[in-house]
Amino acid sequence: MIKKVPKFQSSKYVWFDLNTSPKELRLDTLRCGQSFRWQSVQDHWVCTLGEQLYLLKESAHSVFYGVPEDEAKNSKLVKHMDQTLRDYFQLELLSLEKAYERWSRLDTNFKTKAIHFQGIRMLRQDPWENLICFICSSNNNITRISQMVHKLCIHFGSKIATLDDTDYYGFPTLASLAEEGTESKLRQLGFGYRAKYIAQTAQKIKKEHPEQQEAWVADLRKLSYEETKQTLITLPGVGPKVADCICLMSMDHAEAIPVDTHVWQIAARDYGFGNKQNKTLTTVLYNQIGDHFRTLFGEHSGWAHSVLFSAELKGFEKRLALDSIEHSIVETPDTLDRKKQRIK
DNA sequence: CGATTACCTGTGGT
DNA sequence: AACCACAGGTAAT
Repeated sequence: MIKKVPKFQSSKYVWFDLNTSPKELRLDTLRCGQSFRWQSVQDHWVCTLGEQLYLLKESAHSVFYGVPEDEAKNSKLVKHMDQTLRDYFQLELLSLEKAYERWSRLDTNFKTKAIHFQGIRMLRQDPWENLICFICSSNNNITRISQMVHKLCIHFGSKIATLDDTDYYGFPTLASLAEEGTESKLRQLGFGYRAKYIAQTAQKIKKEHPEQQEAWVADLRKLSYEETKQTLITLPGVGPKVADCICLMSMDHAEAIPVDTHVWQIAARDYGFGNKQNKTLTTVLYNQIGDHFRTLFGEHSGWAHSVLFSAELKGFEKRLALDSIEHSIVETPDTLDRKKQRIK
């Protein structure tokens, strides 16, 4: 008996050009703590968006998306995928290259960091998915958050495609997470105290907005930044920081500045916000830090903040060190190699 | 309003 | 090998 699941071979893909450039978009964007769902498979990236599996890869000049060979002539599908990705990466919203230039003029610290982190855009994520994923993120590390989100999809989502013997699932619906038993199931899966938050948030929205459910979350896009943030905070497991993440990453509020432990560290170390040691991040301080970056960077300040944040991430600090060696002219090839070895 | 504490779990460092 | 700090915080007191 053969399973009737579409089986794709990575070699049998036709690659379409998203027609962008590294200064506008680099796929590092997929691993800098915005989405926890993209998987890095060999030289490309895989994730489901909506009901469709997306494969991405980048060259030195642009980004490409893969369409199964037997569907590549379905121009309606290709057009839909193209449109979905342009919206997801917000390619039409602003020129990142020009924004980087502006932020670099305004702030020398940004300029220093940005050289090593080109093409980091803000993704425009699905609001419901974004909400649940960032409830998972509280007091947690990116590795485990990614594993948890993956488990959410496997255990509560539906299978969308199989590629090279790996199954890919969509993000679970609100209804599926609002079901009885979700909390204990999530507890068993290692979600800890976030299990209750997820179950309660799903149940609360289902109960208060039975006709809309996920659409209710998406419709928050119609509200102002402050209204959206305050509404989100009423949900279990959503505080100021998580609410700001959602405002920035899926609610079109580019002025939202999530202040987490890293951003606080940056503010304290590079922007004169005193010493992080022996101090608590009060509501007032949280807002002061946000206001500082909003004033400093102006339009789309949340995007600039995200570049600084990326430079702070564990997985990226190595590259920053490597890059700074590469760019240094005084190094002889010999000492250059030795320094690289030391970093690895 | 500010400060403190409990809350789950896995990982990486000593 | 056991131990400990920490991770994109939130809620309760």
